[in-house]
Amino acid sequence: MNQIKSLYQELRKKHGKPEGQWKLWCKRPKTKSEREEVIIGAILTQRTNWRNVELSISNLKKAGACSLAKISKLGARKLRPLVRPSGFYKTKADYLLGAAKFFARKPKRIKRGDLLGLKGVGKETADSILLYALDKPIFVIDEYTRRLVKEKGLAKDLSYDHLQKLFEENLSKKWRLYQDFHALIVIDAKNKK
DNA sequence: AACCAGGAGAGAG
DNA sequence: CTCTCTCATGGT
Repeated sequence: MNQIKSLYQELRKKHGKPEGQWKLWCKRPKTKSEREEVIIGAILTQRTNWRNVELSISNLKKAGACSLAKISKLGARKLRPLVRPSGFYKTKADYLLGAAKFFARKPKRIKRGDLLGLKGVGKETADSILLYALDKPIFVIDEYTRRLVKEKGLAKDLSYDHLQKLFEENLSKKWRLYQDFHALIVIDAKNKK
């Protein structure tokens, strides 16, 4: 067994299954609206803690607009105050509208490159959407992953692409495993503090 | 009351 | 390609 798999076993042993804490993101199967909530959350959580994202999601739900179609109809002016708690509310409102427009065309095969073409969607957000909303076996790399790899001395190159390759090449290509593993990394990081 | 929280775009060098 | 600045709120 390689070091990456061992790391997963270690985190699994320490924290159990992640769906206790990541109720939505590690849930399966997900309904269509749950998948959309993951997409919305993935964009809103950029450079913001999850608590504030939940406040925004809550606002959207109260406004009956926690879906991509509803968001489109809302428009920027009405959307901004709802997503304000998660910060960067003007830009994030635009990001959500862009994403909503993209998914409204119901693309059959959603490619990573298409997501990366959206404003406000970089590698981490694109991969989070692919993995957690669309169940694609793509490993998400974030600051927590980077810190953990550095701490464990598992790699010298900490760039996104290299770390993603490191995880994907050392694990069986299963989205359930990727979802749980990444969630456990975040849970573990937060647990340390 | 400074500092951080599950980034990404735009511009500069 | 690698910095650096900007976007901005809410909790501690």
